[in-house]
Amino acid sequence: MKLKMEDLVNYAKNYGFIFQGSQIYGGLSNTWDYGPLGRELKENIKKAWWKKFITENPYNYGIDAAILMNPEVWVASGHVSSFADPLIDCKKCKARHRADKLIEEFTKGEETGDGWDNEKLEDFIKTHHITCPKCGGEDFTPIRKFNLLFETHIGVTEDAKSKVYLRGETAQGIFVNFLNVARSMRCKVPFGIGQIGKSFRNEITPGNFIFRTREFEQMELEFFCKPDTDLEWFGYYKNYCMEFLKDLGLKKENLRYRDHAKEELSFYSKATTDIEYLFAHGWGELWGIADRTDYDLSVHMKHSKTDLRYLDPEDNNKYIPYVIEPSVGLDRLLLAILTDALCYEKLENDETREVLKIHPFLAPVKVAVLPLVKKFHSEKAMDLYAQLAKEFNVNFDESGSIGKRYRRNDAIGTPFCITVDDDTLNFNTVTIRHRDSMEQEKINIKDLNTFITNHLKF
RNA sequence: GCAGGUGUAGUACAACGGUUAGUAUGCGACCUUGCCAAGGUUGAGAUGGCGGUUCGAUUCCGCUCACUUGCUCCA
Repeated sequence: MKLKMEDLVNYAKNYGFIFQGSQIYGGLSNTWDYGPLGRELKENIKKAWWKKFITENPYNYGIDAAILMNPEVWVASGHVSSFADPLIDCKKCKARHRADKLIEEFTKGEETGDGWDNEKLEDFIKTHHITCPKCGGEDFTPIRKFNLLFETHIGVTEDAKSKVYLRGETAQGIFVNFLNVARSMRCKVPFGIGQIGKSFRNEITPGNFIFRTREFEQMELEFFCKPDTDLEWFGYYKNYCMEFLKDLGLKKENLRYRDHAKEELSFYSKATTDIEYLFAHGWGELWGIADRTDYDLSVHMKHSKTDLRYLDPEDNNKYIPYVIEPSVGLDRLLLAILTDALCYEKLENDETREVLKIHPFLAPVKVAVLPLVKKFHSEKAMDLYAQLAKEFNVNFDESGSIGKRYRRNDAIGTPFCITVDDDTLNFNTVTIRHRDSMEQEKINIKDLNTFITNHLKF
């Protein structure tokens, strides 16, 4: 059975993963809040990424840069001009087009409209009688620019001088700290700088639950290498990212690579490959791996008038390193993980079991402590809860039948359920029940922490 | 932003221009049971918001908010 997005939204809401933002005020378009389990899951995904890309990797360092940056950063990076797409609407059929794309199509690529101002774009469309590709109409609205960067103001008075942007990507916080990190950590190329953090974009069309939102969290690595080695590292990270996704437990049939065609490459990129995932709404980009060349460091070097070249100690050559950027949306990854793990399993007695078959490392709750009979075993179970809660996120549940409590924990992906029964009181053993196989085994309480720890490894 | 569709308990569905808006499931309490969503008693819980028509609106109309499907954009 194919999982529908609707089911996923309900599931996420019911079990406390994700709620609609500002709900009691009627909501706010495309904002989502993470509930208790959602926060845990998100945190665990971050931990996994950080481990794989920063701590475990001998080349890479982590930072945490500010969301507010000097506006010049965004001028230099090209976001202020390039993210302001010149959009026009056909008055007849209401279709929206990009003015520069219309010109490019009309002239079959001879004119791209690059760098033209609005007036020139409009003039060209008018004088060449370019028609709406959808309905053939010739009557367009004036060009309106959509700046994808959010603006805000520093200081209590709103004036143009204090205008700043919320960052549109975490990458720039890394580029502007390139020298700081390289010097303080005594980095030798190749090396990478990664960070996890919120970014903001005024997307024209957000949607598909948390797939595309205006406020989102990125996990980005900028990997600096020698100019002629970029393709090698590009390939390396393509594999590295895919491997990571499979380690997280995503099914390989739901993952694929997609190379960007030359026409769709971003202004900064020489090559880009997406890792796509088969979401409930169809294939969608999960991870973008881009060869950003020396674009970013070059423009920052020029705009900031700071020498960002690297002095290679081997041959005393100075050069601007090339950058490979694997960038993944955390919210998207979380959505992929939920989509992949949530299943409805047919049991022998013809009932269905709702199970979140998630990697134990990611599971929001690691273990549930369940007294078999409330009035006999609750006290002992509370002691056990206290013991385990020092190390793990533990769920204590004494309401309903034991089977029901197993199912509740299956639904949120708890890998282990521990039942306290008479044997616990007499022999200090508990029954440990596995989520996926539903099998049980007896284990002594003193071995419990080690047992669980061993099964949570990533 | 444009064009369509949809808004009833946590969830899934019902009903109606007119008494107290039903049902299932979920949730809480109690009783009973004791290893895979058992049973009983009982409790709480909804017409997205604002306005209009009307004696009376959850139902009809307008606006708005949200969700959703397409289009342009993107991690």
